[in-house]
Amino acid sequence: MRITQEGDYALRVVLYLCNLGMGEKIEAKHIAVHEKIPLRFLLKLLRKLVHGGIVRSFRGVGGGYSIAQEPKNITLKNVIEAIEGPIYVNRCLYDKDFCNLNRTGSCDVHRALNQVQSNLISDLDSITFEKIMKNEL
Amino acid sequence: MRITQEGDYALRVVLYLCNLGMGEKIEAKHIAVHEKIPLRFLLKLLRKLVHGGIVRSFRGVGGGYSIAQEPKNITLKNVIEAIEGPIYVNRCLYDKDFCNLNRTGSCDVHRALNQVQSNLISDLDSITFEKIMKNEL
DNA sequence: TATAAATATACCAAATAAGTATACTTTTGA
DNA sequence: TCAAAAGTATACTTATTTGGTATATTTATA
Repeated sequence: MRITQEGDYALRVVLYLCNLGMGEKIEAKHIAVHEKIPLRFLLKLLRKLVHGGIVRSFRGVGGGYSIAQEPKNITLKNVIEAIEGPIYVNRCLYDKDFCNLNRTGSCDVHRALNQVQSNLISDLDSITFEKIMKNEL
Repeated sequence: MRITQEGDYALRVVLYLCNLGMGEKIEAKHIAVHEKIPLRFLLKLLRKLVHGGIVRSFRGVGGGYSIAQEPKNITLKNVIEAIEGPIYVNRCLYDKDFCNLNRTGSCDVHRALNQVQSNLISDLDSITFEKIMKNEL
């Protein structure tokens, strides 16, 4: 039931860029130092955030990264999904072929987990970076 | 944000034993066949459930396993914790030394995740096997 | 007391996550 | 116009976790 180290890094990077402000860009190496993230790993992670539309990148001399959306429109769910893909508590709930009992849909355990998962996802989606910045938790 | 395969197996095993009824015991190999779990792996997993007080074991000829508590007193959280240990969304929230920024307690991201985690845990703890059996979800 | 069960411990293999390396493209500005 | 400073793409390596197996031992019953 954990987010990965990469997901954790990503949340901190997004918060950092949010605090920097919408139009402001900054080079990856500064983020790496500030957040203590290995530079290469950070670059890879930033690309996922760019693909996810959460971060903008600027190439060339004087390039860097900036936040792509207003903090009120970015949620924990958005960031975690950009990094780790779809959120699911149990693989059965994502890949129907996975259940080795072929009980998908009728399995009582998975029905219960599905409920937990729904709550978790909506919870993650309710926490925006604006709330995090303003400490409105 | 996932439970492990072992955790999934365990939930099914506990449900199976619940359905069997409190006093009824059954050998591991029957559970293995019924739930399609590798026997050796199941045995290891059952020991964790025994240590967790969720399942009772009976050694010797005619031995086996039975549920140790009433289904209304066993929750998803109980089983998952017996198998996987304490539930935490982010390692920072469990091992304070882990945060590579030493921001524990003051880190905004982790404060947000802590909230998600609390909700998740209380959600898992609210679903008992009685509810699962009666389909009261 | 032989046998059928669980237990303990250690080991191995597969999958995933974390981190690194190399080569390339884009942009800017002297 | 081209050198340098940024990001991009892809592939690789290493570490950690998870899933599964093996061997030897203990316990309880018929």
